Amino acid sequence: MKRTGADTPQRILDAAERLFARGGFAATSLRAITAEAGVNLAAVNYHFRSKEALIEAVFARRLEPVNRQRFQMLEAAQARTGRRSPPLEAILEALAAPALRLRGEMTDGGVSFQRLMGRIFLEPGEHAEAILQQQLGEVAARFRAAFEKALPQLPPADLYWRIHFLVGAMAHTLAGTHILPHFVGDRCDPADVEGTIRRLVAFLAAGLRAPVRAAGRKRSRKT
Amino acid sequence: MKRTGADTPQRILDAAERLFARGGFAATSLRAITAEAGVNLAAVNYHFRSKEALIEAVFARRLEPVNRQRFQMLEAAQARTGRRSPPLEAILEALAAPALRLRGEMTDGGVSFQRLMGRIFLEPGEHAEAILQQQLGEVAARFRAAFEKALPQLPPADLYWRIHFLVGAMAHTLAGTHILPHFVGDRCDPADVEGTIRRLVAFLAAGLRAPVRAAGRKRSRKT
DNA sequence: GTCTATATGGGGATAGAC
DNA sequence: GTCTATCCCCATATAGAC
Repeated sequence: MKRTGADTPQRILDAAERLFARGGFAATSLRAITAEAGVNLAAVNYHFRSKEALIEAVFARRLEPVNRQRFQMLEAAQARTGRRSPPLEAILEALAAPALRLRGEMTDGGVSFQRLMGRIFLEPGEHAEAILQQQLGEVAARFRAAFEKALPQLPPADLYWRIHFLVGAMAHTLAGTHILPHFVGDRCDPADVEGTIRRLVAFLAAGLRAPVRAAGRKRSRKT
Repeated sequence: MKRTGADTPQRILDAAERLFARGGFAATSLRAITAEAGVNLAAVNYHFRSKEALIEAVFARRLEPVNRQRFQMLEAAQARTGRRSPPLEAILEALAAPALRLRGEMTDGGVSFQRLMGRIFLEPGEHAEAILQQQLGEVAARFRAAFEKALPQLPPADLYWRIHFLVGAMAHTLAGTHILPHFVGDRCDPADVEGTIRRLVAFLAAGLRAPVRAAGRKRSRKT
């Protein structure tokens, strides 16, 4: 323990990721993080400026490669179909797979960060929204455009709502908070990353393609 | 201000709901809650036992009527179809509408509580999971059974995952955290409760009905 | 870069007067 | 039921020795 090597920032990031995922940002103290990391309390404020800056660093470390891969997959899919839009499934896989595959690529950091990433969508507060906007703004813009092209007949309001539902399903899957817990392991396996991706993509593609109620006919709200 | 009437517990619940929704549980202090409510700090520990008990009370107050209504709507739909299963759309509406309609029924408590309810699904920690299990355990069990009956051909693992995605989309919609913020109000209106319900139900019904890849054919993971 | 020690403030909870 | 005052603990952040 307590190797004084130069990997202290790494160790802090790993511990912070793990504990933030378990307990949330506000409830996780720097003391707990430094204890878990086996480093001194003051090291956090030396290597990072503050707790808030540490949170941002935790996200940036993982999200930047994930987003690069998302864009690569999206562009590859677009290149395959030329001027036509790629199939919905390819767009959805480009969006979901890089994040979900984190689970397999790291010992346990992947799982922790997935929970974090899922949670940031529902986390309140200012820095959460800043991180979202800063790290995911371009992702949102480019994938929204891709969906719009793939579903040209869909009214903008419906497209927006469906993207909203899609984000919710993805975030919840990343977060890994399973209701019906007696089910997990019994009839389904969250560690089956590729199966999860396949099922998520199929579900979302069908939802995005759902028929739209004729625009003129407004429901009367009573029955 | 500071009316010493017997409605102090009410005032505390209202303030707590509002502030918890805005800032989360851990980051919201009892001092802030009592200040917002215009009551004394000690009143919280007098009327409720502790902060944790206050959180549970906040959820119980709204969730109990919502869940009653969910069961009523589910049973009404089942009564209409006799031994056959109700259409997916009716089940989904029974699950989603009572919660989403909270927005219209209260001045602003509805919006606050919706955010809370959406967030509890991703909130970490012990009491969050306890509340989830205790308040939503029966809801999960009965609606899962309804979905199972409505989709008898769906393998259990796929059914589980689809319910999981469904919960994520619902929670995110309740939480009301809109990505692509330049869209809201521009092309879509979160205050249109019935429109939101209609779109959510259509999206989820299509996702639940998505075709399942033939069981025997396992994808080789390499393209 | 790392550590000890501490400054400074805020948290939940309670005792006891009214 | 309500309030003041306070106990006791823990938080983030920093100063300054090593």
